Amino acid sequence: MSEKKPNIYDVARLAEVSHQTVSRVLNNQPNIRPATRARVEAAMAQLGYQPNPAARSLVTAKSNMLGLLVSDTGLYGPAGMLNAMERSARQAGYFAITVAVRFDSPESWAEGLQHLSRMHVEGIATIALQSEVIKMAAKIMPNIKLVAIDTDDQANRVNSVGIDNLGGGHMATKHLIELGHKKILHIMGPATSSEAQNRRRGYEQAMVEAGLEPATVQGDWTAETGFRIGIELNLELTGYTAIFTANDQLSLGLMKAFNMRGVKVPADISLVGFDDIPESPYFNPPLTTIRQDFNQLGEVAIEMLLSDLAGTKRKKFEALKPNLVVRDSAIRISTSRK
Amino acid sequence: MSEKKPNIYDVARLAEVSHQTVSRVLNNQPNIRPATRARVEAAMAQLGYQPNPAARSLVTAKSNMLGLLVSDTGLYGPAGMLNAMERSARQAGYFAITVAVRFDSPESWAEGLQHLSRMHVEGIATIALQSEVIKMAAKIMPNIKLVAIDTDDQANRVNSVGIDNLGGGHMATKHLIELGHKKILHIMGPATSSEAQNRRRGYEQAMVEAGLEPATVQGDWTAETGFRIGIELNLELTGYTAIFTANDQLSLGLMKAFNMRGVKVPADISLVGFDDIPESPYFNPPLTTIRQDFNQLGEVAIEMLLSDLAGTKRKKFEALKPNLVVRDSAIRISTSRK
DNA sequence: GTTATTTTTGTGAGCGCTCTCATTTCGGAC
DNA sequence: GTCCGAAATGAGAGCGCTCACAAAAATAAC
Repeated sequence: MSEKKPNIYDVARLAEVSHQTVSRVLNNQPNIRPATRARVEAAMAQLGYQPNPAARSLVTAKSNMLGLLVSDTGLYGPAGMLNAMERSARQAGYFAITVAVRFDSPESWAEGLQHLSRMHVEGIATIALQSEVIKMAAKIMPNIKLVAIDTDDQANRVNSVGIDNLGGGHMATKHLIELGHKKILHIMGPATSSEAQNRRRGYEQAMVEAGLEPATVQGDWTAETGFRIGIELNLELTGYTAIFTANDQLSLGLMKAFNMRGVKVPADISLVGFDDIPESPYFNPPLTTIRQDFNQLGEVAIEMLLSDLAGTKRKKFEALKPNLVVRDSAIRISTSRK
Repeated sequence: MSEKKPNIYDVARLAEVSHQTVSRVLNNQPNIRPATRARVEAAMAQLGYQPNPAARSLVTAKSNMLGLLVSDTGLYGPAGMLNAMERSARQAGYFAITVAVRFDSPESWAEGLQHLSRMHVEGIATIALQSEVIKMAAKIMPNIKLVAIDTDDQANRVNSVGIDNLGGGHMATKHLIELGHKKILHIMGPATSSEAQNRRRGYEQAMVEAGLEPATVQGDWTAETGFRIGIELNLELTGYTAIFTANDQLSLGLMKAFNMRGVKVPADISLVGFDDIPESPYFNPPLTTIRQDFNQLGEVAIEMLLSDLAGTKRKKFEALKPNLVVRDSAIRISTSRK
């Protein structure tokens, strides 16, 4: 039904040159007479010629592909990063093979890595996965170039980029402290997430610096958990006047629970989230939160991976600054309260 | 630094067989003595051999790759579908090349398609893109197999899967009608989206069937627009007692605006959304909405693409049924109101 | 003009695999 | 044992491209 795709020889014949000249045109090599180049290009256009990437990879031993290993959430953050990474990779002439794995399943990671290994990708970018994955990658593909977004690799043994989660946690907490709050609770993300850990660390630092006592409740990234915690939390007993949550969804769940219980946000309790998802301004009340630029994060990650691939790497770690977005969910503590 | 990767001949030598026998083991061909197969497999393991996909593609003229063309939203729906599609493709032994394009930019579509064409993908799945894209694809890659999720191709000239948006719109509207509402407004998604169009059509059908007059306001997929509309809407004048929005975010924005204006949901006005994003149960009040199963959608799409590729295609179009999730944002109209 | 030098083009091999076809080996039937 | 058909294995070519090198053509120097 469909006739054979034209190859480099077909183009050469039509342009009355050798296949090698066609190859040169294809690769933008110098020392081709303009007239010749034009003739070849015309022939290509006429035949609708498209170079075969398999043949090219075979001889150059470069796949021109990058693997994007991402945990399988439908979360706003990862999705945005993925988009940005794909676009950056494409702009640089690379193809992005995406692999969605389960956040908490080592078998799933191994499977995903195997998949990428089979495809002989030149480099891998991981999003929000533990350093365990990176060790795995090193085992499966010994010499693979890798960059991690938001990983818990403390030893800094791998290229990584992330926002300054510690700084962000600190910033959120400090904002609440400056509003006069003393009893501030932190609801943490999943314990396995380095982002969650660092946000907590930032929270704790800010508390300790202010001479306040940190207190953390274990959560995850879902509104559901925020809701559950909000229902269970005994505010009278504990006396909390403010809560910093590890992401915006937790705050949403919390708001819902408080609303049901007749606890007023922010009058009775102030809330600060993290991420600034597009919905946050429309929460009830609009959420004060820490914003991170997911697009930039993705772009920087790919940039880093590519420069590593090219051997012109600059630094091993890059931390982007998040910033505080003040809205209505956190206010100055009323002096009537303790 | 890294020594050459082993090839099929290296394995053959070690296993003391011919390269062809190794190839047979690789491809699970019959008529190999178990002992021989074991020997070859041992040799592969010992050398850490991994077949070179480029070489394989070159000779088989099959790239083993699928292109996933998705518009660049960080929306919950597309992200979930993408995940599901990638996983399905992987399970079937295919590699997924993701390309993120701009929803509204034909140049961006063309660029994305070119990219996939260069990679010689065997098939393409598009998510929420207009039929324009499909025509473009046919031009760039004449014989490409394609499946579209949620496209506006009315002529049904392309394989597509989608939820029954018309049915969903109908269902949402009917729910409101059954609750006694007569003046029901629809806030539509972007005009270019076929999903938005079909949801509206479902709404209109239900209204007409009930002898009511349909009325639509043009929106998009954002909470921001929902908010703006909610602020501008003159409820006293128009007398609306219920609104059906094309997605959940619009409802969220609406809720926010109504809350600011002192309009009570659902006491003063009932709301029904569409999608059932994970946050919807935590809206204030929890949103009654139409749920669609994005994972299933992605799986069915890939299944369809693969069966088309295999020549065992069954049907050209598949519509999944969405279902109504009743929560608190829509209630029976109070008899005191007209 | 002739020769040296540079620019431009061409030739053949080979990347790692699967294909087709040829050859060897193995099991039984007698 | 011998013979035959089937099972198992091997040999060689070729997919479409780039690489290293060789040859031809154009230009420069005299």
